[in-house]
Amino acid sequence: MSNPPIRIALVDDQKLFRGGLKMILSDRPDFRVIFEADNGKQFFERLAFEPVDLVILDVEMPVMDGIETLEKIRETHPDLRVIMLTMHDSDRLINHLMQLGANGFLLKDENPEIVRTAVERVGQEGIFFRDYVSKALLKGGRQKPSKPDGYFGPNISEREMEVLSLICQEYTSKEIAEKLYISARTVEGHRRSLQDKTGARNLVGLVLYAVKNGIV
Amino acid sequence: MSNPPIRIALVDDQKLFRGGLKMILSDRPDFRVIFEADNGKQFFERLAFEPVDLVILDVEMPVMDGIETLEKIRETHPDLRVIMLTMHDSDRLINHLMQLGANGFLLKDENPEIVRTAVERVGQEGIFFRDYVSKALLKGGRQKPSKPDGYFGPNISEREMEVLSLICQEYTSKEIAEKLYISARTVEGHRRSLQDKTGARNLVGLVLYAVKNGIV
DNA sequence: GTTTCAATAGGTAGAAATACCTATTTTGAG
DNA sequence: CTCAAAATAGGTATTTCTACCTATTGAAAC
Repeated sequence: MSNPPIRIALVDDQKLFRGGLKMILSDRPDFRVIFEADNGKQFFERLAFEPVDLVILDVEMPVMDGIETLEKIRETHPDLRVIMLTMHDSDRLINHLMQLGANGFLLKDENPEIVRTAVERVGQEGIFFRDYVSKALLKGGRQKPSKPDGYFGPNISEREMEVLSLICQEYTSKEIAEKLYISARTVEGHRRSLQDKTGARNLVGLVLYAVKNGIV
Repeated sequence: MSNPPIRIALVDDQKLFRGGLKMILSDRPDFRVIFEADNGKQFFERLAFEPVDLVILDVEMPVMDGIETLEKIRETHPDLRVIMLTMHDSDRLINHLMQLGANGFLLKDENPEIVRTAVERVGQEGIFFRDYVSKALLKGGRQKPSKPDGYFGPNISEREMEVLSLICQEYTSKEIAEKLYISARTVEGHRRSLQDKTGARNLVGLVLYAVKNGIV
């Protein structure tokens, strides 16, 4: 099969790692790395003149991170295939990326052969999953905290339970927002309604409520 | 016994109540109300020209409250007798006032006869106690929260326990400071050392620690 | 189909908490 | 007496939380 090679862009701020990736992919005649970029912003600048079929996108980047870039790609280039790369194996992150329309997900410590397979599959079939990805998707991306049995307090929504649970893990609103991929303002909104519902004066009251009702 | 009458000053911002007090005391020929004042500031202005033997001082006042006034009296007029008046029967408050050198303590809903007795006793013996005062002093002014049995965590001082306990009652640092009659900065200091000792990131962690260790 | 609610998120302000300092006084142990 | 710890409290700066708003979207209920 002498299909045209898959045109690839590599986006990662770690130049050494990017170099390694390029080496791995250059082995294959059916892959062609068209360009590299340090971040999402640079990527879009080059994409305008050098079209690619697939982009390998690092999640953690300064300036314009992988998530932001993925969102923008899905708005402007719905057919572009995207494989997300990250150091951290988080169910929540995997779920979020897939929801945003990623075509594949890889950990940075994966071995080279898997990377090649991923590119090949995403190029051909449009999707590539490792076992941990399907597990993450099965779990719905997270172990959602739920109301304990015999709970008779005010009606607390699932999302609020999730926020409450994270509050009790000593996270600030900003940190919770990052974990749930929502705005800190939204977290504050959930907190506000939790305080209203439970009658707590402040965070302390909320934590005590959670403890009393077996939520933590 | 034809001793000279006890010269009295009344300091209370509630003019009606002050009037009532004056009526009660005017019954007795051995009492003489020299002047009245709305607050501690006014009191000191008049005291300079009209010396008195005893002052009945309301705790709750704007401008310069009873506590502040009592402190200043003890600095500048050590022999002046002071009877403190308040609406609230708080062991903590009673203890604090006595520690600051009050000669007597009365609740505002006390009956007139008790007020007269109090003035007489303080005038003659320099002190007047009701039963609730001695009870408050016996209890050390408060029910100090203490470390529960079988506690093996880091060494938390009594004062810190007290602060921790109040934190878990949803009080802010400022409110705790008011309750304990110390500066909010001091409360913050205690909180800081509590967080250091327990490894808590924030208030939430501190509350969880308290819960885990049976302190609340 | 409209209404209601949950989730989302932004603006503005002010209060509270946190992170660094320093410093004095008191108290108990050695 | 001396030393260490605890309690006290102030300064300054930054972050977080809280309290008010408004507004849009999607899903469920009626």
